[in-house]
Amino acid sequence: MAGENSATLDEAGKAPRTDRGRKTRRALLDAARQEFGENGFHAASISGITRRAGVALGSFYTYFDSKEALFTALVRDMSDQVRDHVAPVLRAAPDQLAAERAGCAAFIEFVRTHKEIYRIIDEAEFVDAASFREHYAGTADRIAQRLAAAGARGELRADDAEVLAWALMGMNVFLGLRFGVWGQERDSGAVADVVARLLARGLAAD
Amino acid sequence: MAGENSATLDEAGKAPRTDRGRKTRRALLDAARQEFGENGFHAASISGITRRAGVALGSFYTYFDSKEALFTALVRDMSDQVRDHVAPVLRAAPDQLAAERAGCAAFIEFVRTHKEIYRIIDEAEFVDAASFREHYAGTADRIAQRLAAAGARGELRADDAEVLAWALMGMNVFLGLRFGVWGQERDSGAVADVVARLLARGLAAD
DNA sequence: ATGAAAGTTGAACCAGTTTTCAACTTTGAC
DNA sequence: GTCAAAGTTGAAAACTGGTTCAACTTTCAT
Repeated sequence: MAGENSATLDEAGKAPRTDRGRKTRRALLDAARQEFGENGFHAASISGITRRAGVALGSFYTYFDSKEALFTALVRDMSDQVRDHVAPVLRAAPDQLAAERAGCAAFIEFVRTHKEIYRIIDEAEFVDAASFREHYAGTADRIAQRLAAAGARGELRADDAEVLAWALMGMNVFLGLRFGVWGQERDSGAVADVVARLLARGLAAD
Repeated sequence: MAGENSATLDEAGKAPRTDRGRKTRRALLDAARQEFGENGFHAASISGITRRAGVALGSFYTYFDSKEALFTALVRDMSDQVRDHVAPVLRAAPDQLAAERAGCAAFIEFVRTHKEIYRIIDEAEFVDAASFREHYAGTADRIAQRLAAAGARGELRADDAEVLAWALMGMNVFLGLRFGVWGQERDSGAVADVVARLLARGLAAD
């Protein structure tokens, strides 16, 4: 399940055939994550990436068809990573509200240790719209799924799961940006608690 | 209040001095809105913008120092427009929950008639980080302000206004993207109703 | 040990930009 | 009506960075 991109790689006919090749490809991906994260897609340069990776410029094209292709691979990689980081936390929660709370906190934590994620996934909106869509549509789907299931169990009010999924996802993304990337002055658990109260009771005075 | 960029313009020493000049500048801004909206910042070209505006390439530099400077002006312009479009709707609402519901619907409507807004404001994260920050921090501030005021009036539960503001803003932005830009299959009022129920009662089963 | 496949190298090529500039036209104050 | 300031023009300079390629080195199955 985790990190299944091999299919797409093979198609490109650029998959490494030896250990040495796999190492070089990995080095390029890691360098790209840094370079794109620091400079954004356009300001990042392939020569910067190869320099960082310690390989020659031309070697880049042994593994990727273009700068865009590399970026696409990276978006997929990051998308998988967030999913795999949050999923077990969701599963471990005793009920759905607790799951949403824990998911929010885990996401903020993830963002704090992977600040590049916004520069990579969000920039995909402009560089590679299909990957961007795939990431967010996929994430929303999973959220909607679990909301609907909890609704069917009678644990949550049955309401429009798709709309709610996009709402929850938007909340998390913006809270991650503000309290994960821009500032760390708050405890991620405390932020998630505010969200949990909103989800439990709404905003209205009692 | 609406559209006060003159200060920044004057600083650049590029403000038009005649009617003719003001018209040309306006034409460039409008053309840029289309061009950036369709192609994104990097794919858009200055020659494309001047062609669209019906002026010579060189004239561009009479009004803007660079492609970036034009983009910054545009972000400010769009940011002001959303604010000015949603503000009266918020004021007209009888109570805070109604205001949030109406604000959500109005935002989705705005997005539907100005799809370029995401390509412009969101791309600022990568092109002009300061403008991006200013837009979202400013918006969140206004939301936090009204939540805090409603809390003080006893109309809403008093909780962390800043965190809630970012949560609400994130919801609206993502709902606008999904149901304003990507698809219009739902009524904006119906989407806002789901949000309103969430804000009124939360997600828990009764 | 050998040779074919895999991988590496970086200079050079190239297409596309942004930006400059000096000659020219229009405007508007006096 | 005059003239200085404002505005316009588009060709060309200056730059930028992605991509190609042919020579070279390493790997590994036989």
